[in-house]
Amino acid sequence: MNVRDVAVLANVKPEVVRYYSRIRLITPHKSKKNGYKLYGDDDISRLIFIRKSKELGYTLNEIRNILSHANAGKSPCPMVREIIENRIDDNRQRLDDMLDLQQRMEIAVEQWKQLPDGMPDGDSVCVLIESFIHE
Amino acid sequence: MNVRDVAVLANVKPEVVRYYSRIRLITPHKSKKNGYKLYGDDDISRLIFIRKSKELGYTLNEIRNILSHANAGKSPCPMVREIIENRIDDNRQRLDDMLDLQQRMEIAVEQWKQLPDGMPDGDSVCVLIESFIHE
DNA sequence: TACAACATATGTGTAACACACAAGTCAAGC
DNA sequence: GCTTGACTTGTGTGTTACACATATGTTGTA
Repeated sequence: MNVRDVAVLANVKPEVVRYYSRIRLITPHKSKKNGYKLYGDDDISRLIFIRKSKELGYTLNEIRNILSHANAGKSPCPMVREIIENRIDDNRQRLDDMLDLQQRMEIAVEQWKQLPDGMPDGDSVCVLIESFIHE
Repeated sequence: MNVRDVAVLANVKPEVVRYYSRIRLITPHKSKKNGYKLYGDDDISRLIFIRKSKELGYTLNEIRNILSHANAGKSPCPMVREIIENRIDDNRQRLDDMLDLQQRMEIAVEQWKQLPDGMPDGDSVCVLIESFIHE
């Protein structure tokens, strides 16, 4: 398989596949014929795993650690647990803050929509800004 | 006020304040005496607004636009509305996704306490992550 | 007055790509 | 066989929002 095929199957862009090859997160072997990189099913597995892990908030470096531990025949799971558990409380706090801000933004936007049409209101931005500041 | 004071009051690091000065997001004037940058209350307001907006996912460039138009006095700023309205749906989507992921992580962490670590076996790099993904 | 702790501008490093470039390769049509 | 266009390769630079290092100048205090 070439880069285009594996990218489609793993549902990522070819550029991403090339980038991961570059930083040696995946290590395809090269065709003796033309020097093209050749990918196999294991590369697809790795790509999907990387993508899923990234969705879970892991950095590529953390994923690299997990994968290398897995390759060394050790269970990466205790490490996975530790990474997630360390992160989960911070994430919850951050999310709650974001949600609060988002709601305030949405309310502001709704209010703008109810203004007479085409009547832009610069002050309400300032009001929004003020409301952020005098929290 | 010097950089240290304004950083404390706006709850950011001095380095961040200097960075924002560098890219002219804030524009302190300089002391004639020693060339040090001098910050005022308006700089604090801007810093707080920038910080809050960033939490919501706005880029510094967007914030720069918002600020420059909001600062244009009483003149209307449809652009600001546009920036915010364009972003707000994406932000809501992103937030909902993150909340969902967070909840799944919180549940997963609880459930994982009952699961064995397991060993990697080719297909399944990490049973824990796999079990989390396939649901 | 010596000296630690500030300030400055500038430069480099970081994550995780996105995109550009030159050069080589492949498949299709004529 | 040859041209054309769409691929591939490695490498290099651009991006965002900083963090950190460096060299040099300034300030407050013992």
